[in-house]
Amino acid sequence: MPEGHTIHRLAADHRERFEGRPVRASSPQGKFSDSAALVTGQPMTTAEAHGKHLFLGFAETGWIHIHLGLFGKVTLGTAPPPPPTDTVRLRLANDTAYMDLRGPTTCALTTDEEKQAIHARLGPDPLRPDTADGNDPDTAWRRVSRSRTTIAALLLDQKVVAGVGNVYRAEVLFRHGIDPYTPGKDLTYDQWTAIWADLVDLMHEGVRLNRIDTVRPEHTPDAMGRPPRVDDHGGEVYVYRRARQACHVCGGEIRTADLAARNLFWCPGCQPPRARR
DNA sequence: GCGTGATGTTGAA
DNA sequence: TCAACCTCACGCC
Repeated sequence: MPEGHTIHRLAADHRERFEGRPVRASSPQGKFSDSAALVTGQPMTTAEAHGKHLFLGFAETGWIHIHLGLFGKVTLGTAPPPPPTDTVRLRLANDTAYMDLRGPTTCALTTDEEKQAIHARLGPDPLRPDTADGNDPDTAWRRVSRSRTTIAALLLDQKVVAGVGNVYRAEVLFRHGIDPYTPGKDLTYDQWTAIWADLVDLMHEGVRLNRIDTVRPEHTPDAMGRPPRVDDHGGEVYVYRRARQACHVCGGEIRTADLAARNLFWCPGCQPPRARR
């Protein structure tokens, strides 16, 4: 589930349900019990996302810092909550809503200084509006344009861009016809700013729909005269997890490879080596 | 029931 | 480069 769009959506969902209202916190699984006791009774002051990090604000105890990792999941629902299962790390509840957090990489009380340090080591986030603070494509370009690392690896590096995950990486490179193995320094500035602008659009759409859709209208099943895709992870995509299937655009075979322990997907026909535009 | 893999990150070697 | 961490859904028996 979790790329940046999921986390920003969760921040908005938490503001809507919990902001300004006293919350009851508990940790049925136990690992967050002491902290939950401290948080109980306080109102949530705000909820904020940077990349894949979620911060829930509480005036007295500081922030609850949450990172879902690969497996983490949040369930939101209306009160009353069901009996908690023993994998729930954190449950928040008020009179109208509850949230259950399972399997996170991180769930910890965090000071303002610690939170600042996290912001400082994250790159610009296409979903954050504060361009005045260097949250812009040029900040990322400084790293990308100097790096011999492949653009596929750079896009997953949270110091370069915060919030992009394996799906957005594969899809945005496809949409721009860029070979994933292109070194960052071989990209043109125009290619990079186009990728960034596209990430801003795609990820905002991801927040809105709560899923990843990347296929342009002219390539949808309807427009291409092909049967609708039956998909197990939500959105309509060009290449992600479509290894050995036919490309929606050129009909060629989608390829997959290991890159830095993650699955990479691309279409060699649409993303030829050293593609430049 | 068991084995596998997954939209992620860290820290040791 | 690799293991470790955390959970759950799926395919196959």
